[in-house]
Amino acid sequence: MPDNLKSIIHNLPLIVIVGPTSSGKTKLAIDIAKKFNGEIICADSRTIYRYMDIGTAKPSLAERAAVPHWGLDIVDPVQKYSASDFKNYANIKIDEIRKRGKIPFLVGGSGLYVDSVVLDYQFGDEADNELRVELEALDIDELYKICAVKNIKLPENYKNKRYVIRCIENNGKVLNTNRIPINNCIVVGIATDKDILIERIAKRTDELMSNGIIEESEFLAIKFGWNNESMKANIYPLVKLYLEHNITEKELVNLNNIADWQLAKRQITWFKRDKFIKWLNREDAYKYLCSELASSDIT
RNA sequence: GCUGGAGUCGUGUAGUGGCAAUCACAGGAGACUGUAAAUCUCCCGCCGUAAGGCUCCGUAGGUUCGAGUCCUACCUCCAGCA
Repeated sequence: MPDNLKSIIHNLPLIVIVGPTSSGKTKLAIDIAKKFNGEIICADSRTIYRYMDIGTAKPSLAERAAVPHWGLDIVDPVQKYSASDFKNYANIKIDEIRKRGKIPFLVGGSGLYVDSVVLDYQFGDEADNELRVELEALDIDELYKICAVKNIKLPENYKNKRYVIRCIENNGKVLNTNRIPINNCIVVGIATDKDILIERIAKRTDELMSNGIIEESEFLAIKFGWNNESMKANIYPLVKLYLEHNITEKELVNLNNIADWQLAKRQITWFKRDKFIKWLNREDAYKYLCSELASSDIT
């Protein structure tokens, strides 16, 4: 590869689009990626699962035909997948896309996944499954004792058992937690008014229902069971309650709307601390990205 | 209309003579580098940054040193009977 081509490829920016659920990330990304010859990597901890198409509101086949999508259907719902796995995967895809001379788009609402790439997280030690099972059986005071004995500093979230366990797994290793984004990336957040977002969430729940979320859940339950991590999130546990006649269809819809709004709030809280995100409404985000890409002289 | 039961935070509840507001949900703020659509923390009657202050158990009386709790009447709701 000639040097000038190498440098052009190296200069292809990474476009990052974040925002809460239902804010319209996918549509915006597809619109821009189509226009500027991009490919999309979904930074979404749920759409990585095969067969969970309706419940995770995965991009449709038509959307995937319009622009290549990565990060979908990577593992079965029973398989483990970590933020570290995602970071490695996404970086490989970013390189591949650039080598094709195309622009990589990192799009999603899983803050940890996005930041693992954008902030180049250096993860600690991988979890040891057997040790984790042992630690999970202990109560939190016993975990504190282990930390004391091993001289492990408790995390800021010391009341959260999962984080204390992670500290022990990590042997108290202090991680470099800089908050400086990697070079050559443009990070846009889609800002949406609360009322509008709540409305769109409700609309999307209705779509899940009419798209056959009940049938999809039944299929997943038969194939993988209800008792795995991926089936304990999303609308799926609510569908389980509905199928067991503990809630009505109306309650299912209402509870899912509430859960999605709570998720959106957590996502917004997460992204708030990333000061490098440029928050714009959908129209302005579109204009901004178009002008950035047009001026970067890559087409 | 009669008989019974019930009325406590935005909602559902706990409290059955001794500082009302327990628990849960909803709501708000936040944390979170290998589970992250996960998990966790704090706030949550009103005023106040806080210390603290003020209010408050359907309404009005009564009994009592003391009433959300007991009594009377009324109002509302829910059952049952007409």
